[in-house]
Amino acid sequence: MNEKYFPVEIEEKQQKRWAEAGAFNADVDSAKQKFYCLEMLPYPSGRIHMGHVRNYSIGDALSAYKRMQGFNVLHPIGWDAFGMPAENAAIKNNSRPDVWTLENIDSMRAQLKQLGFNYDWRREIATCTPEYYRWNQWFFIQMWKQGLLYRRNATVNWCVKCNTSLANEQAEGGFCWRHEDTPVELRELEQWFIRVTNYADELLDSLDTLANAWPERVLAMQRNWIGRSKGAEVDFRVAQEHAPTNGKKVRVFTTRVDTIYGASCVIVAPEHALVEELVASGKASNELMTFAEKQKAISKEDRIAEGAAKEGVNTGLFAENPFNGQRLPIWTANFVLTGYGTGAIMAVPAHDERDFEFCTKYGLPIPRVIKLADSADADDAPVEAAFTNKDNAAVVINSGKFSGLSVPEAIKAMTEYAEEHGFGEAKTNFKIRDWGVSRQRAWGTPLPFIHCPKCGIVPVPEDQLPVELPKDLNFNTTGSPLAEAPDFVNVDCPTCGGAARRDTDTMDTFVDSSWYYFRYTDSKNEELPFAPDVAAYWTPVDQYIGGIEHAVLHLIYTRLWTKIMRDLGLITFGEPVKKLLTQGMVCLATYRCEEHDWLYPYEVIDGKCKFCGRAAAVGRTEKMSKSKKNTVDPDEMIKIHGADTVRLFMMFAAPPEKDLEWSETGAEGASRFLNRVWRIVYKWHDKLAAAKLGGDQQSTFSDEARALRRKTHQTIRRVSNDIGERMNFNTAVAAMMELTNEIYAFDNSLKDDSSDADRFALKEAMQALVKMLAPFTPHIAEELWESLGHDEIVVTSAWPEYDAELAKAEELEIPVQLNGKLVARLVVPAEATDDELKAAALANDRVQAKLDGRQIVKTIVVPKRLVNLVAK
RNA sequence: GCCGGGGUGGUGAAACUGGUAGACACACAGGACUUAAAAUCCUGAGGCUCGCAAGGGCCGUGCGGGUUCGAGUCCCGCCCUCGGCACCA
Repeated sequence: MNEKYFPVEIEEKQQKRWAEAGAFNADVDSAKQKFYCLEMLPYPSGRIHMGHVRNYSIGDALSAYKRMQGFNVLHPIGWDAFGMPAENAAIKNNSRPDVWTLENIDSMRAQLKQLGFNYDWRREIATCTPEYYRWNQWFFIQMWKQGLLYRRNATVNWCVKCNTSLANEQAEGGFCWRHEDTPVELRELEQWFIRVTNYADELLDSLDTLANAWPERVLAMQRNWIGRSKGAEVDFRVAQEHAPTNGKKVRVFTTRVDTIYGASCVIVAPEHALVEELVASGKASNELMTFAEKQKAISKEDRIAEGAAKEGVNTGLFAENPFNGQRLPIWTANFVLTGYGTGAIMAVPAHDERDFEFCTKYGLPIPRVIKLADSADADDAPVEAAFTNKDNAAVVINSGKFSGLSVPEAIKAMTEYAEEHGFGEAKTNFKIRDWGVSRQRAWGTPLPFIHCPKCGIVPVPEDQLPVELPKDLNFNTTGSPLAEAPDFVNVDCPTCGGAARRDTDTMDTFVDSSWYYFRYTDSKNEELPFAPDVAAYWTPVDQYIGGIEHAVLHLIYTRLWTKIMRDLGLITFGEPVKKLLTQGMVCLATYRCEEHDWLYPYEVIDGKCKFCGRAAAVGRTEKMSKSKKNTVDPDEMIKIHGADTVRLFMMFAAPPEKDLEWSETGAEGASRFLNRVWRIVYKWHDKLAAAKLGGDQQSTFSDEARALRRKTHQTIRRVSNDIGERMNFNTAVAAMMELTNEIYAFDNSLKDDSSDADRFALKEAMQALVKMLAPFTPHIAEELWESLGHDEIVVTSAWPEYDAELAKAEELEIPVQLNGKLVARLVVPAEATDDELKAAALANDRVQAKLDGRQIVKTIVVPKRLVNLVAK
């Protein structure tokens, strides 16, 4: 053992030892309980960043802990290797995306290995390899057979920078998820879709089973995104005098059918068929035509953007309210959207804020049909503002035979009435759409389908999978490189043998990550994506750890995919992830000066820019990102401090779900702690390696030694609980620091010639400390374990157990309160009874002085915790 | 507007079930060691205040109420802040 702690040296050494021993390899073992710990797989951008380090340090600590607890731990890693940056690099450098990607994987793999993470590297996957993506293709063919995959013409979100279409989830708010400054365009294209809507109800309902196991905000975001809305569709008939639309039905969707007697008009979207027909037949007014044309040219986001005024035009048509026969004008308006519901609504201004605003603006009537049951208002009192209460306290009025029912009762009764009379039905709408999975790019999984002029769409026979990407594509093209590769495109139809064309779309890369962790369980399987019995042992994932940014992308897709795999008979459950942890971001305080824009904290000296001396303004603490130039390179930190220190700081500085501010002095503190541990172990390791452990030496222990043993066992209890139950790694580290401080105090209290009992207590404390450090700082733990005389590998050794007897305090400090305010602290034997506590409290001088002769009316004793005297 | 987090020293944070608020660390100050510095080891510290000192008093977890013997923690009403959704009928 070296006198000084040289992290880089021992880190290399121990990494080699683990690799040679295959320490982290795990295989199916039905005799052992499994634990599947998973972190979101990285995109191989080229370099690991601090966010990765944090994410993987958390997963690594948990896996190591569980492994030491005796679980059969699966802890794999791989690469989400398809995607745009590789293709852009290929265009820019006139090179190949596969070469770029594989090089990046190589350098990032080396970085991960340098950090000493306990992965089973045998299971590594890269989603861009044919061995992986052939199963994407296999899944698509199964889904095609089940009718879960289909093709249709659709208006899609198109990003001009990506040069491809995007899923709705990737175009939130009208901007590309990868180019947040680029508004998406709408294009009409034939596209592949996965039928998410088949699973919409289940995706929503089974979120309830994840309560308390997934963060509430993720569940809330998913509920919001799925957006289920229960209501009814009702047909309004267009009045007879209006050719050519006379007698046609306008179907509206409403969640408030109970308010239908209060409808004052019907409003259709500018794209609605009714408007189109009016325009086509020449019966539309000039005003209507201009309005419809104008609205259609504006994107949905702009049309409904905040602050956009409600605008509408009367079509001149009338519709008949099916409940009371009332004639209602039909309008068209900008805020009614064609993509949701039926593209038509009934406007009930008295009970909907939006309708109130619209009808007020255009002078339409505002009849009241709902009021509070106990309201004194007259039923025909004028409406000042939309009244939207819809619970049992609200009742229907002015609504024929439905008057007097509560809102929930009326919704039920009126929906049934509409169904009985054939002009409406109950209907549930969702905001979530089918998943558009087509991409017009070349660095992705090819769709395994062939378009035959005779046979239509024909799946590639499964024994011909994978459909491989050509390696020699020309990327300097405006269209899809795959579409311009004749050898790829031109094929014979598998059914009729005639000339046919291969589909040239590739899959959304979120397909790859929807099931990758099932592949880890059986990553070399050549018959199936994974063997069901192998996956049945390892899955579902026990703990998933990743960033919040995937709350509605990856985490919805993978839940969907799991349900599809269940329905294909591959697995037996529908929720893939038992527990989810969304770790916070890694941030850095930022500063700016006029001349040098962004500054690192260490470039600011006494509030002044280090380069030019100008005053530096304190900026916000912001997420590390390349564009903000406020990143800290993990490699450099490892070079300076060692991997263990970097990892320890990240675990200590904040609880995992909170944002963490990178601090150079904080990292130095973590390094100081490890050096402190090193020094005390170095001081003793020769003497302790020979010291005997075991046997009952209780009677010979000094007070100091007994105190140290107590701290040791208390710390084991605390750290086990902090990691295993609460996932509060920061407090686990704090507890280990306390134990270290206690070891130093004990060392200082020792005479030169320490007794066997003292050595026993020291060795017990140091061994427990080293073992508990293993999940956080595995390299130094390993090195110290060796120095204490062990051949075994510590990171796979058994987790220490605490002895409840030894952890028990011998004396307690009991606070005494007078009327709830602290007046004294008593030191009493741990076994003191409640009566003894009370007596000791009353005997206390300070208590008596504070009491000042007052009468005690009540005494509360919380056993072993506190005494509270209530005095008048 | 709706939904979900937060608000505790100079700083990052602890306080697990309602029971000693501020563990642990950073920064800071003092002492020891040293020719000196660094490193290390030890000690101190929420704020205000009285006292030469030992020691005492008051205040203190965003604000205002409430429940309780006792509230950072529970309840009611606000304020601020971060994140998500938002004319979805």
